[in-house]
Amino acid sequence: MSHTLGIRQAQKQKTRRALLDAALELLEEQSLSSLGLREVTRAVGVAPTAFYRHFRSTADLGVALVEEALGSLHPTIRTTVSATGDSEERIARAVELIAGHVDEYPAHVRFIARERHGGVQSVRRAIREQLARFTGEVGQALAEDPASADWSEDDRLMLAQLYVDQMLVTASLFLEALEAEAGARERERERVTRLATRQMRLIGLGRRYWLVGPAGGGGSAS
Amino acid sequence: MSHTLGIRQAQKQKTRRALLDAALELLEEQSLSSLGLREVTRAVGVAPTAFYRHFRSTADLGVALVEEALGSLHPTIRTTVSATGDSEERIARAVELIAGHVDEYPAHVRFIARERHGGVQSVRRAIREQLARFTGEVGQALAEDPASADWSEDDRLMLAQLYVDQMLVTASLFLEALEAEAGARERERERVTRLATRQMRLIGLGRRYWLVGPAGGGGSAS
DNA sequence: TGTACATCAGTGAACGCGCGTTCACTGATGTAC
DNA sequence: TGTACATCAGTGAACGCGCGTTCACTGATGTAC
Repeated sequence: MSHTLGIRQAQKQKTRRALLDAALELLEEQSLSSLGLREVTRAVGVAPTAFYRHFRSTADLGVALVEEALGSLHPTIRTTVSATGDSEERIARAVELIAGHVDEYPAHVRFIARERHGGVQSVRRAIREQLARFTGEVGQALAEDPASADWSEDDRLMLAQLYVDQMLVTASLFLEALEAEAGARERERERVTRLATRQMRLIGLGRRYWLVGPAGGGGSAS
Repeated sequence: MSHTLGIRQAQKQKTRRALLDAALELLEEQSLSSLGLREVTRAVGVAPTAFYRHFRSTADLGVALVEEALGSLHPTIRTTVSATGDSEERIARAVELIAGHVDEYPAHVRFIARERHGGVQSVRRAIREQLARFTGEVGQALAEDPASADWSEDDRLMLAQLYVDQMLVTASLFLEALEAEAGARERERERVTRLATRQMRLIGLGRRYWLVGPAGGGGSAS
């Protein structure tokens, strides 16, 4: 079924993979703008010049890493935000999804957090574009959810952006938890789970009362 | 009144200032982990070795920049979050404060956004510590605000962290607006102001109903 | 199936360059008397 | 106020090193007949 590559193409893909993997590992302890082409090829075990058969520059490699790190996440985002279960269940599911993703792909998460505001413009742009897609997709999911179906498109995107940013903040907290020494790691993870859950819950409350306005509840006037 | 430095000390401070300023400018287009000591001294017009009279390394200089960028912000944070005016006024004040700060110190803001998750550990830690102080201070302000005085300390810090992260997200959006071409800049700035204001408003609604819970409003049960 | 030629991923030598760090120094500023 | 000595911010030469990029190359793989 799958298209079989020739031997030459297959070998080329293998080297490309190795370059991407080596770069991602090196990027755990530095940022892209200081990553050297020779460093990467040395880690892989090929000649420095081989790099040019795959990428124009380390910035170019960085853009490819953005696709890898975020491109495959769209379906996941979709199903996570979609409206099944009550709001408490959905929050728990979303927080667990983020925690699980950080556990499985810590280097990808660190790379995105680091380079989102990093020193390489093309990579910043690639990340911004992927995140804008996420925002659009979350906004779409909100349109299909009765709780926000009658909101203006503008309001839905406002909330979607809040969710996407909150997702990144949370992922980055889980990453820090992962960096704690083994003894404190699980406790840190719990703490972040609890914090993120309550923040999502508070945002969820804001969402519920968005169209009702500040005087809608049982509280006193401000 | 002010302590007068000797000529030698005064000159040393002047060189130090020049190094910090030059570094900050160079950091607009790269990250700290790729900033070279020789780059900085060249920009200032002193010998490379002069650098060592002031800093052990560029990482050390980075930590000094963190102090400069965030250290002076504590009183401002304090007065902004403190409870004067109704909630809509306070939101407008906070958003304008952020916009103004980004206008006045764009390079500092970019530096913090970039290095918060950047490749230099000591700088990341310095930023984390300053932001934790902010969170504590906002938490303190929330304790003094009738709207959250009867919350648990834990809940107040949860909200404080949400506010601090939201502040950084907003600052970084204003920074992007500043980078737009002159024709679109004001429009972008307006857009970000509107977005951030509504996000703060939604969080504020969540805050208002936090202790009331999801069944408090006039809506149907979920 | 076999042959002759084309393609192209990876090689290895070479280049000029800027890096961080060392060291002994200079000469203006500071201090003790 | 003047003198003799100490301090120390900034200098400039020198070092060894790794960098990105170029170039002509090799030899396995692919293709046309």
